[in-house]
Amino acid sequence: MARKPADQSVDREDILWAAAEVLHRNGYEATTMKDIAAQVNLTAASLYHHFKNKDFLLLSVLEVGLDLTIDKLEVIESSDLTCAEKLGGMIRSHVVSVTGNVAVGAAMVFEIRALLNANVGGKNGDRAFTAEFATRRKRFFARRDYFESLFRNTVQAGIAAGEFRQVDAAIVTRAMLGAHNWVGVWFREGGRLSGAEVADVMVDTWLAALRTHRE
Amino acid sequence: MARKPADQSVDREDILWAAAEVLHRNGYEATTMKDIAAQVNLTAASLYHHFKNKDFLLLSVLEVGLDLTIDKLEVIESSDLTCAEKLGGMIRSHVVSVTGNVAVGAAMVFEIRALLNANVGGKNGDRAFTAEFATRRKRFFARRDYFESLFRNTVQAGIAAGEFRQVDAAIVTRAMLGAHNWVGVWFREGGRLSGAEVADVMVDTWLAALRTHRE
DNA sequence: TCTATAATCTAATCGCAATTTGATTGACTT
DNA sequence: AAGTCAATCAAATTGCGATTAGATTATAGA
Repeated sequence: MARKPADQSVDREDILWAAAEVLHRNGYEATTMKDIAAQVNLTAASLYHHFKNKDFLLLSVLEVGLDLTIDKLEVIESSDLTCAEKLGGMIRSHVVSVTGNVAVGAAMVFEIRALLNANVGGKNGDRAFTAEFATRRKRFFARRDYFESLFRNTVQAGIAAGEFRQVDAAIVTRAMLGAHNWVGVWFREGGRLSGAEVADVMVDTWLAALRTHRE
Repeated sequence: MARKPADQSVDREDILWAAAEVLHRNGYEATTMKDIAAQVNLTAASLYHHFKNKDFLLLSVLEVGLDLTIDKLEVIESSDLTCAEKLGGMIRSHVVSVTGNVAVGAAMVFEIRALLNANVGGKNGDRAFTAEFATRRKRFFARRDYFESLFRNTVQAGIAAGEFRQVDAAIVTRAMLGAHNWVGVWFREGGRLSGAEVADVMVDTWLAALRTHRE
């Protein structure tokens, strides 16, 4: 391979996490390539060796965050637990993800608009770039819908199975995701509750909201 | 007073709503003064006649949105309804506000980070400006905490009154607000449900999550 | 009608941020 | 020891966006 000085063993992964963190602090537009570079002791120019441009960098951060979470949810979905147990596991998993890496969690939520606005129809010349970007972005949003469907389907299944009350699954699911996402905004490591504890509260709350019977 | 051509009867208020709308679409950093100006058929320069600068404009938008919502909540709080009824009313009121003016609602949520980052310690010379800004910003955040406390106190009171289960009021309140705020992200006028209908689902969901007994 | 001033505009400034270009610098291979 | 490629950097480019300066226009009131 090649270089990688002891003090600058920075790879694509490192940059992604660093970017997620800065993004969390400032938001996409307010974050400069220099900010991100500084986080890993590089210059802005160096980032272009790892990512085509700022938009691709953002997209990569979002992709990683989403994939990580989806992986965990799929394991739960394909288990043979009751719907209530599954949903509880999913909620816990999602909340823990968000609290465990607030940066990614928040980016997930707040930078999507930036992704939408991102250059594509823009003036930028290189057609190949924008074409690839458009494709990846589209795939990202599809994954995002899939992510949401994992929750919604479980709610729906629970209703069908009589475990949950008759509710508007689509709306309740979004309420749920909104609540979880918001955790990324206020949660602070070292606060009154740990991420797992917050997750427990969420699980309890949502199951109480949905369950047909109360024990 | 003065001028105000028929076709350009734009006042401070108009600019605020326009700004909220553009902000909702693009986010603070991605929104240019020109964008906002265009929305009301003015040039960017003209905006400076009404607002000191971009930061003050954002702050003003947020202030208006918050005050509007708080006003409605206070009426409910000082009524003599049961805690459950009060909370239901507050939830409905908040959600309807958000769906009724997605722009303000979303700005409320998403641009707060921009407000935090906003120049204050900056290089900008004018001490008077920054001092006033710092003060107003501080007051804004205090109002914001107050807003949250209106919900939290009601939950707390409900628990004390035995109407609600024993839950972590602080966390549940934030979960609730997160769910409501998120509505501003996905809600679209003309969708399957009206704002009032979404609000109803929310009320039902949260009361189910909190109530001690189920009817 | 004349005057003061609100509300606008056009035309600069000024600085910053993304991105490009053209070297370097090591490390790994041979 | 030479060659090659990955990983960096410094410096230049470019364009855009906030903000300012200096008119201009329209109204309300004297």
